[in-house]
Amino acid sequence: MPEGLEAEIWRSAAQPLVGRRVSSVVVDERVTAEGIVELLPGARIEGVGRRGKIVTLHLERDAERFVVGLHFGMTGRLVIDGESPIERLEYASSADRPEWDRLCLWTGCEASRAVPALRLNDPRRLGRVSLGPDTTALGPEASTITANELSAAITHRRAVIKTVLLDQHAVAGLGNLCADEVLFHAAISPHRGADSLTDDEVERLADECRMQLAAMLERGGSTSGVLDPALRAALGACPLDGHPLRRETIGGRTAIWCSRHQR
DNA sequence: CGGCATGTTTCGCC
DNA sequence: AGGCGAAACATGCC
Repeated sequence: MPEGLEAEIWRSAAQPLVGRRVSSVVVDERVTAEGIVELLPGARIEGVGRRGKIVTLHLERDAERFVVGLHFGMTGRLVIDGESPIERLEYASSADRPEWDRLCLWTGCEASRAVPALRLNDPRRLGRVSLGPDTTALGPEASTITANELSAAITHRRAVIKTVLLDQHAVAGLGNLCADEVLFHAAISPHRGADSLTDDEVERLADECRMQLAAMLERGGSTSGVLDPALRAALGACPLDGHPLRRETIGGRTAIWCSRHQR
C-alpha cells in the first residue's frame, strides 16, 4: 500500500491529533528507534506532516522539540482514533491483528482509553518508527516536482529511469506502482537510461508526476491508476493502444509497461 | 510448497 | 568516494 500518496492520506487523516498531548505509548522495540518510548509520554503534538513516504509527528515536551517518523514498509497502515482511512489493502493482509501493532499512542482527549489515537499496524514488519528522520536527504517531492528539479535529480544518473524514480534520494514519494504509472503516461520506457532523456521527455515526465499523482490521490491512492493491480496481474492489453503489456524485473522490482507507446 | 508482494538497507564490485 | 545491482530483511497470501 504505502507510497507517498498513502502517506499523504494518512497525514491528512491524522490532523485531528494536532494539539493533543500524548498520555501513553506502546511500541514494538524491534522496529522503533531508541528513546522514543521515554520521549513521547507528556509530549504535545504540534503538527503532523509528510515528506516522501514518511509521515512526521512534530512534538514538543518541556520546550524541547523533536520529530518522530512513521515509515510503512510494504504493508504498514495507520489507524487514527480507530478509523482506518485506507481499508482496501493490496499485496497485504486485509486482517488487522493486535500482534501486528508496531506503535500505539494514546492521548488524553479521547472518550475511551481503549482506542489508541494513533496506531501503526504492519504485518510484515518492514516499517519503522524513527526519531528525527533525515528528510533533507530526500529528493524533491514527486507530487510537486518541476522539470528543472527533475532534470537536476536524474540527468547525471546512469541507471535506468525506473530505478532512479524509485530512489528516494533522487525523487521522493514514488513507489513501484506510481513509477510505472507516470512512465506509462509520459510514454517513456522504464529501460531508458536516466541520463538519456531529452529536455522534452524530462518535462513530460515532471508534468505527468504532478498530474497523475493528483488524479490518483483524488481517486484514493496508488492503486487507482490506469495500471491498477488487476491489470498488472492480468497483464492484459495496453489501455492506450491495445498492445500486449509487458512484465519485467527492473532494478529488482516488477515493471509493467507498454513497449509500443513507451519508448 | 513455491513464488510473489505498494520498501529500504546492506554488501560487494567496480 | 560514490554509484550500481543483487541480496537480505519479514511475513502473509494465492
